[in-house]
Amino acid sequence: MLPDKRYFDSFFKSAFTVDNVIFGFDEGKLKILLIRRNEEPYADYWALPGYFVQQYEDLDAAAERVLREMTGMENVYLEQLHTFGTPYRHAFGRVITVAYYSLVKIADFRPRAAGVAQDITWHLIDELGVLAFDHLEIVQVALEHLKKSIRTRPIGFELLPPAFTLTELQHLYESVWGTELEKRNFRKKILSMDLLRDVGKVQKGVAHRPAKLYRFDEQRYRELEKEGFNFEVRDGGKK
Amino acid sequence: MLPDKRYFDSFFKSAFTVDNVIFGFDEGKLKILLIRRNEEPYADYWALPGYFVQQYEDLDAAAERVLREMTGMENVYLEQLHTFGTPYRHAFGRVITVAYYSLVKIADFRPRAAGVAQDITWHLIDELGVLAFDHLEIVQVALEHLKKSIRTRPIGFELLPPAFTLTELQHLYESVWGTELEKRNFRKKILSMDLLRDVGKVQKGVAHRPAKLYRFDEQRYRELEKEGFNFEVRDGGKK
DNA sequence: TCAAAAGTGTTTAGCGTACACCCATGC
DNA sequence: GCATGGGTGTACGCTAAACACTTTTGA
Repeated sequence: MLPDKRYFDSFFKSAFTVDNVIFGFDEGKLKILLIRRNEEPYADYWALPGYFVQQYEDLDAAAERVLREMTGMENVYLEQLHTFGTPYRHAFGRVITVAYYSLVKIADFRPRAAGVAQDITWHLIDELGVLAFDHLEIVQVALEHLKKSIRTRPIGFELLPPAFTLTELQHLYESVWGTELEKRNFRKKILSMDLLRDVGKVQKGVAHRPAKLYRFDEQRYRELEKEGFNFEVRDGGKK
Repeated sequence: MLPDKRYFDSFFKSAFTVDNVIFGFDEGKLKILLIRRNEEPYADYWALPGYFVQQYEDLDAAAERVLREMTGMENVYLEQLHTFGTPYRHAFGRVITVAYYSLVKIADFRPRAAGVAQDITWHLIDELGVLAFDHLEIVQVALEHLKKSIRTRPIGFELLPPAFTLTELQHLYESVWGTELEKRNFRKKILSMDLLRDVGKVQKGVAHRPAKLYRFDEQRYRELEKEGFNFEVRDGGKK
């Protein structure tokens, strides 16, 4: 039984794209990076930075390339999230999109619009309005994923500057989960994990007692992980 | 700036498939369902039940259809797992595959090979040998996913018959995790969740004290979930 | 001296862990 | 009556949870 290659041709008429959900945290708020499209379909709409994958390009590599070409951002660690394939989600034909997401320190990058992007900015996660394609749904899936994974993996630190205060860390969790946490218990839990190092500095220019700055000890985390340690922060809920 | 539709044509030359990782549990062992292909590429190789998605077919629907057509299995709850898109993973052109997975009760189905499948059987998860395409990698990703999610979601019950003993449940966890659990603590933990109902029957025909049979109370789980209950079984490790 | 956030200690209750023995059945 | 797995109780230690006051700084 030899294959008839022509029979298969009918399947080779689709395209796929990658779309990147880039989370940042700034001024105590969770944000995502959006571009404004200058191309149909959805010209002038805000959208996730994403574009077509080339015919023999690896998916992960495509996500990196597209992000770099549209935003100028390099060395962003992208993780695959989910694939969206509703039949008529793109006006030009069958296009499925593989969504990726990443957590970045906003201060590390100065995104500049290029390619299909005429504009680019950080948007508050809860003020997105209408987005191109099914990108709002993609953002929602990414946010749900973030809520879960920030609980059991020490990924929140990727959103914070290299040195941060415990209150900033707490606000990050509160912002992602939309809840309030009890200060003493949060600090006790975090510090008891032995993953933060006092960098010996304090906040400057605040009109109150300045907070100590900490850094995340990634090497220590890797050691603990090998020993079977499980990172976990609970939404203990306040009251 | 109007789009030039012809410019985009170069992107519309790819295909995608769905591949299903179907887990079952039988004779105390974790298994997956494989078919033997009768079509190139990889004719005569064992493979996951999967095939091309039609041009305007929804991905989730395609996974269901393909599974039904190849195995006769209906009403299988499939969940999307991950998308695999290494450039030259398929000899006929660019094909990315969206992998789905499911947990089923082996006794509920009697799979029969059809379509591109010349044969179909359950395989022990740790005796798979060589599989078609990158299907071994897909199975590994699915297994890792199962190990994690069985811990925090009550999905193990989907692999067991409607009435099961606590020891069967424990063996299921041990088989998936490859560890041993402490009997008393496991039972205490499981029963304390108030999710199992004694069905009032016992095992028959065993050469020892017969074990009570339980069923999973799904309705109760939904209630608890709403109240913020988090299912969790730990790999307490024995000794 | 006031406002504003940082920082800390203690008590309580529940849960994970470790561990050893009796029970019911088939053969 | 013996082999086989089913089934249970308890003590200990840790940690999550709840809660209020003092400290440090800038304005």
